[in-house]
Amino acid sequence: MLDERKRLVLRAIIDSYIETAEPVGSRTIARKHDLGVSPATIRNEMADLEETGYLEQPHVSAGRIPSDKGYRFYVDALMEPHRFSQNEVERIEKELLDAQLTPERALHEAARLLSMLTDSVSLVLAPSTDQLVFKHVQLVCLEPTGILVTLVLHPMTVKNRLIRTKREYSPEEISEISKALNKKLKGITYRQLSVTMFNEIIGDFGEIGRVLVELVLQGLAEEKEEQIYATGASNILTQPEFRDVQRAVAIFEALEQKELLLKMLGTAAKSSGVQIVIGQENTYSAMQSCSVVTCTYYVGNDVVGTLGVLGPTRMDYPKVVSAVNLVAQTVSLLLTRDK
Amino acid sequence: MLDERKRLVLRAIIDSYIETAEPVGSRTIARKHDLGVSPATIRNEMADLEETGYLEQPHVSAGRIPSDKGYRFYVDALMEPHRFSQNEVERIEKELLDAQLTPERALHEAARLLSMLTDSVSLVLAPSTDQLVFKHVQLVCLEPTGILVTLVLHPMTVKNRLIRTKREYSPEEISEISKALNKKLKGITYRQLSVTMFNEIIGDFGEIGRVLVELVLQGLAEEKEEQIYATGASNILTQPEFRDVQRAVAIFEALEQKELLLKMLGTAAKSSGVQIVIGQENTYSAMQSCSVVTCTYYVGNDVVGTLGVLGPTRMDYPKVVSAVNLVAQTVSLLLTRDK
DNA sequence: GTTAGCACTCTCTCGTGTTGAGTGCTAAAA
DNA sequence: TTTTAGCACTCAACACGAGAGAGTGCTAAC
Repeated sequence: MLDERKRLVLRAIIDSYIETAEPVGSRTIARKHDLGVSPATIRNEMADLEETGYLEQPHVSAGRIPSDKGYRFYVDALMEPHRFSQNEVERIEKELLDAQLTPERALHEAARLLSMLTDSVSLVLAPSTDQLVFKHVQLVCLEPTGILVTLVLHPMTVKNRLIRTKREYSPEEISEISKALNKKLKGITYRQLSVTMFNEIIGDFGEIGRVLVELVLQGLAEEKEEQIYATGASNILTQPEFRDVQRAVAIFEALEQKELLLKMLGTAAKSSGVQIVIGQENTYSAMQSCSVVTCTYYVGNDVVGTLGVLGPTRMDYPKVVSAVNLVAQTVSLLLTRDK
Repeated sequence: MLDERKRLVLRAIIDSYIETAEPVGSRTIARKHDLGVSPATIRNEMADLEETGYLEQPHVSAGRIPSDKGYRFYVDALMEPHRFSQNEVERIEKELLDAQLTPERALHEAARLLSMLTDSVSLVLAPSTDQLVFKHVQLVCLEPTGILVTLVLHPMTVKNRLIRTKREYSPEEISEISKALNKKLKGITYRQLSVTMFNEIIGDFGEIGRVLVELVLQGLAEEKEEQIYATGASNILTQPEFRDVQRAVAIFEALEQKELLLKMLGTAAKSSGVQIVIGQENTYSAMQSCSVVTCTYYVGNDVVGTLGVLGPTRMDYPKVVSAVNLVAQTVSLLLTRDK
C-alpha cells in the first residue's frame, strides 16, 4: 500500500483540489502543508502516485488532479470526518423536528436542508410502496356509484382514490365489503399481494373487487415516480466543472428521469449506512462525472427510504458525508417518533 | 400605427429571429421574404422601427432584434396561430384522455407534454385549496388515540391526516363527531371557513376539534407550495440565450422559489384564456429575460388552475400559445369528464 | 534518499491584424 | 416623393503570434 508520506501528499492534493478546483502543483503542497520536504521530493511522490493511478495530469505542464481511484482511497482511508458545530446541528434538528410537519413535508424539508448544507443536488427516495403493510382499508359511499377508497399503510402512508362503479351500492353493502376486505388484507405487505389474492378479491367482491385490484396494481406502478425527487439542481450550475453547459444539460436530463434516479438510489437502499459512489463506479454513464453519497433512513428498525446528494466528483466528501448522515439520522428520528 | 410594409418587415424580422436567435439584417429579410423592395428600403424601415421602439440593435454593425414592445405588437397583431396537425392533436388527447390517470398524475403528464411540445419549462398550478368545497369529512378510529381524518373536497381532492389525541375515543364517539362535522362543513369552501367557525368547532368537539382546526389551517398554508411545479427545466439550458450560465442560474433559482411561481401564475388565473407576459412586463426581475404564456383550466365552468410555459422572450409564440391552449383545453375536458 | 538547478512543455493572456456582416448617408433614378 | 445603388464606416469575431507563468522531469550534487 501507500507509505505514510505518499498518503500525506495524496491527501494534501485532494484537499486542495476539492477547495480550489485547480490542478495542484508540487510547490503549492510544499508551501501550504509543512511536510518538511522540498517541492522536488513531492514531485517524485506525485509521479509515483500518478503511475499507480491515484492522480492524473490534465496536461504536462499542469499540476495533478485526483482520479476516481484517488478519491476512492481518500474516502476510504484518508479523509477526516467533518464535525458540524453544535450550533449547526441544533439548527438542523430544530428545523426538522420542531415544526409540525407531515412526513412528506418533512422529507421535502430534509431535501432542502441537505441541498443547502452541501451546495449540491439532494435526492430523496421516499418510502417504497411494496414494503408497506396494510393497516386499514376503508370504503366510504359518497354517492350510490361513487366510493371513496382509503388505504392506510404502515408506516405513515395513506392512499385515496375515488372510484365509480357501474351498479349502485348501498352504504350497508359497502360497509360489509369494507369489513371483509380489512380482514383479508390487514397485516400483509404490498409486496405479498399475489395473483391468487387478486383473484380471490375479484371473486369475492365483484365489480368493486376488480376496480380495487386495478387500483392497487396501478398504484404500485404509478406512484413509484412520485416518490423520488431532486432538489437544488441550480447548485450544480455554480460548480466550475459545469461551466461547460453541455455537461450540465446531461445531468439535468438525468435528474428528470425518475426511473434512473429510482434505480440508482434503489440499489443504495440495500446496504445500510452511508454509501459513496464515485464517478465511473456509477453504472449510469450520464452520472459518471459525478459522485453520489447516500444514506438509508428508518422507521423504527426498518429501512424505509434513502436520501443523499449528487455533486461533482470533486465534492467536499467529509462535509457531504457528515451532512447526509446527520440528515438521515434526524429524519429517522422524526419518522420513528411520529410513528 | 404601423403601415402595412412596416408590419411585414417587423413580422419578418421577428419570425426570423425566433428561428435563428441571430440579429437580423436587411439583406436577410430582402432575400428570404419577397417584399419587392431592396435592402436599402428595408434598412430605412428598420431605422424607423428602431426609432419607435419595436426593434433594438445590439451594436452598430449588427442586425436588429425585437424589443419587448416589438414582441408585444407581434403577439397582439402580427403572428399567425400555429396549427397542430391532426396527428399531433390526436396524440396529445390520447396520452391525456385515454390513460386511466388520477387528476394529479394527469397534471404531471400535461406538464411533461407541454414541456416536450414547446422545448421550454412548463409550469402547472394545481387547483387552489381555498376554492375547494367540502364534500365529505370522515373520521376513522384506527386505535384508541389514533384517528384518521379524511377530507373529500370538490373538485377532485382528497386530503388525509393521521392525528393523535391525548385522551381515548371510542369508535361510537368518533362516529358521532364525524356526523356532526359533516353537517357543519358540507357545502362550504375552504375560503369560507371563518374564525367563528373555528371557534365553534373547537367548542363543540374539544380536543379533536382543535387538532382538526390546526390541520385545516396548516393544510392551507402548507400545501400551497406543493401545488405548483415546473417541468423540463433542462430545456432552457439548450436555448442560446442561456449560454451564459449566470442567467440560467438566476432562472433555476427562481424556479425553485415556489411562492414566486405561485404569485406569478396566481395573477394569471384571474383572467381567463391565454395570457402572455413578455420580458419586462413581468413584475419579478429574475424573470424579465423570459416570457410566460399561461392559460387557465376548468372543472365544469369553474376555473380551478393555471398551466403554462416559461421560455426566453424569443420563444416561438404561435406554437407555444397553441400548445398551452390545447393542453389546457384537454386537461379541462379530462377533469370535467371525471368529475 | 533528498534537493537544487535547469531545460522543456504547454496553457493562458494579450495585442494586432484581418475579415465580414451590416449599417447610415448621399446622390441618382423612378 | 419614394426607392435604390454605391460607398465609407463601424464593430464583433476570429486567427495568429509573442510572452509570461506555472509546472514538470531529469540530472547531478549533497
